[in-house]
Amino acid sequence: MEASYADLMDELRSRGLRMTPQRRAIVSEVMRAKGHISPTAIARKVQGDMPGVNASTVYRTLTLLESVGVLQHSHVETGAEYHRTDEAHHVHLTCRNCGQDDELSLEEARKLQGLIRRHHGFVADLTHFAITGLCSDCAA
Amino acid sequence: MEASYADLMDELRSRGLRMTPQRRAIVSEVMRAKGHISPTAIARKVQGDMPGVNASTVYRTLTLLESVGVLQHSHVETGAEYHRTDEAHHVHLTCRNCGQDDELSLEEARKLQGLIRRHHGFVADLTHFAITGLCSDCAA
DNA sequence: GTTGGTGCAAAGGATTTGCAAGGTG
DNA sequence: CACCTTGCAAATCCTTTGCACCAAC
Repeated sequence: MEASYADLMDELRSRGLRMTPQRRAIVSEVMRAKGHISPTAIARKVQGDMPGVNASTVYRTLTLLESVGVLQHSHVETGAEYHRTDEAHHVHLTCRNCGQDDELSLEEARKLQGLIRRHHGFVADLTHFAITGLCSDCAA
Repeated sequence: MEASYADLMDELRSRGLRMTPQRRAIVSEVMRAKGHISPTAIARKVQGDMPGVNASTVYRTLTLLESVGVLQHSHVETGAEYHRTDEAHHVHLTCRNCGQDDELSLEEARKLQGLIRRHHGFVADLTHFAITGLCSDCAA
């Protein structure tokens, strides 16, 4: 379940794709993020370690890695954010007042998904979009 | 509950703001949309009826009307969309495969909200972000 | 050596801002 | 006639694309 560099390289190689230092740096940055991170943030960080890496390379790489299945993007108030696919079970709960970011557990997400499915046959992916609202502190 | 032009004008006037023809046209366009509509789409449509209206006016007006409480925006896959506040109870279910757009009823939304609240004290606004997934046809 | 990848520069598209002119109350 | 609003143009931001050069396997 845990995607390693070796697995990733195999995956890319089997598709005739290459593992370049830029890709290594980008993947490493997303992995290190332990959560979600925006394309521009990735670009900034990667360029910190490895000056000269172009933003277009970052975008192209993110798109590629998403199509390969290693990464996935989701939407929060400020825009798109990427995370490793392994961590896709996180449902973001963002407080619109204080900005605090909480998460739903996988079980809770499943429960919600079940409810939606029962009434509409719709299989929801609650991880793709964040959920806004007010956290317990701000709602009080 | 139903926001009329008269109400809107009162609201604006009470804040020392003005009801200009541009604002009238923009509000009218969003109202007519009977659902959600993007800023660029509004700009295009308004400019159809009333050539010369600048996109910046559209953006400024949408922001203003949202702060006044008449409109609200939400996020779908393609970006931000505005709708009248009265229609904020729609939870979007968008199929990522066929693009079909369904909705959750108010009761269902409340049920989900209740579940989230019980476990986190988090008061979710499920209308702000769409929910993606697979519709019954595409999930089969 | 092939073929895919990268950097660079330019193009796009959406949204914001400064400012002087214009319109509303 | 104040003061809010608008149009215009320019400036940002973020993201995409074309293309020649470079590098991975």
